[in-house]
Amino acid sequence: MDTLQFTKAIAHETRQEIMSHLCCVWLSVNDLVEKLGGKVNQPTVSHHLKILEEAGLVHIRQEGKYRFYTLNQERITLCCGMLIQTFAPDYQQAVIRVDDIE
Amino acid sequence: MDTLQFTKAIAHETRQEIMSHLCCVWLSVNDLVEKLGGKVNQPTVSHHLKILEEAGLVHIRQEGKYRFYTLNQERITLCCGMLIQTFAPDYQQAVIRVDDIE
DNA sequence: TTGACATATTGATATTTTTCGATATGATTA
DNA sequence: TAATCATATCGAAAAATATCAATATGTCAA
Repeated sequence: MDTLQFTKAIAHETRQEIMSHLCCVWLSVNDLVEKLGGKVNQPTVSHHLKILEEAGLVHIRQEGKYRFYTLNQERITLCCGMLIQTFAPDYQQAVIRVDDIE
Repeated sequence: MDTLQFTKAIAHETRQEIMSHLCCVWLSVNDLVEKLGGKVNQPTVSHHLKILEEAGLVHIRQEGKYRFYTLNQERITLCCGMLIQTFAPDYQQAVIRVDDIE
């Protein structure tokens, strides 16, 4: 788990779009292809999902012939914390689950 | 100031090395070339610095014929916060200056 | 089984990014 | 002013990444 893999994984317009669609939502690959509105085709979406998967940024649930993806928000938060620790050590962050305080 | 420019700016091994060297320290371009130990040459370092500059991630101070660079830690912290807000909204972060609490 | 559908993989091409040598710019000193 | 040094920019080549069409794999239902 390093900052380089994390940043490379998310440093792409289409992947960030995919991530937005997967935020708090489970979607299949074809759902995503549709949401992206013809911008890219199915193999390309699969390719991007794989990169996100390898970086640990998505949860995956297989259901029949479908694979559902959703964002791993905890991991994203951790990686961002790591970035701050590495490149902004004079700042300190506390990451708090909203659930824990409300 | 968007998440895409930020992530693209930092998603490169050499640039992350440069950022590490510039963390809490002011260095000239040639200082950096040396610190990188022959990995890349001066025009390449200048190129990477420009990308960091365009993303607002460095402070620059001209001193005679030298240009000194250092990391803009506050900006980095803000961008990471933006990432969390965008891609991990179920987590909430508080970013606190160490100076303010010690 | 077979057929149909969802997703992954492959291999080739296209695009983007990085890198370097050469050179330009800008500042300082002789 | 000329010479020197630090850094930036340019243009071409190299490397890395993204994209797509074709096809393989894997799952379900008939």
